[in-house]
Amino acid sequence: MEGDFKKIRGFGLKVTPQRLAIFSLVKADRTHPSAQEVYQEVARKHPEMSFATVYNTLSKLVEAGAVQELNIDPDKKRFDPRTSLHDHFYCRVCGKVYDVDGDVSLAPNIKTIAGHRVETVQLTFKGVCEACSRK
Amino acid sequence: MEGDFKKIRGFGLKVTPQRLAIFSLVKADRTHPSAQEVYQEVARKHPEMSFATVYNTLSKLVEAGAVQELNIDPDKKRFDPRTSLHDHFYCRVCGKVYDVDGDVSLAPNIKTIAGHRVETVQLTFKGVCEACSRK
DNA sequence: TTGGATGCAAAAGATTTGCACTCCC
DNA sequence: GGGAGTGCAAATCTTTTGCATCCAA
Repeated sequence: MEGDFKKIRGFGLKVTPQRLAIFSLVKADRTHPSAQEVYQEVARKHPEMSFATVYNTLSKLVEAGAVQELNIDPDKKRFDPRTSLHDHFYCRVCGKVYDVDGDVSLAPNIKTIAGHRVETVQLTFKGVCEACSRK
Repeated sequence: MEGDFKKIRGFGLKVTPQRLAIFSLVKADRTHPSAQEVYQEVARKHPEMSFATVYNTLSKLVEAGAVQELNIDPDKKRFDPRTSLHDHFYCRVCGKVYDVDGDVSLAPNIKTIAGHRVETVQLTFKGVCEACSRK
């Protein structure tokens, strides 16, 4: 997409076919994929893609604020293209991460806490999701 | 300590010298140590201690609710002996985790969200801590 | 006695790094 | 042309696992 081209450049990054592919995929993925999962998906259309490139690009996109890195899965980092205010639920049974719309915390406006400069806030719920509860 | 003996047994676990040492150390450590750090500390007094034992014991203690597992450090799990209500701040520069007393979220009483059964809630702030900001 | 706990070492994953080659600007 | 980006492979780090031995109850 033409828009992606401009956005990537807007982040101060060189535009390459790999970055276009990665950005385009992540942007549309609401499953909160890990880097491995992003790699596997992108590699389907771009078999020559290197894993390191996916890592590098994801980390650049996080730095640029284009996507959010979630530390919610105990085993690995996950990525979320939604930058608007929302929380997350992690199911310890199936491992899925759900978006929780409508923020429940008082925290979003906090710029400083206990003297520390706040850049991001994550409110995380863990437990058993509805689907797993029914089994 | 005699109290630890009873507590560990209360968790439904066999009482071993290793568990006493690990529990006693973690209970007193407010630096939110990783498993590696716990191991290194405990190993100073118990050189024969196995890393696997530390892992197993920590995971039992988490299951029992004796300590809390934090998914706040992007690189590894950390453990917190405080089970009372409080939040955390992670400094992306020095990597330290600070306790934030006085809970800022509206979430603590939530038992269900979007149909999912909630067991734990973590409110995490990230940024640059006061000490690192001054440098 | 006996099932759970431990120690050791190897394995499995996730993430990072070094380096030569490539290509965007 | 030059420096950032890429691909590949090896290295690192965290966490898990298999198994023989040991010990708390």
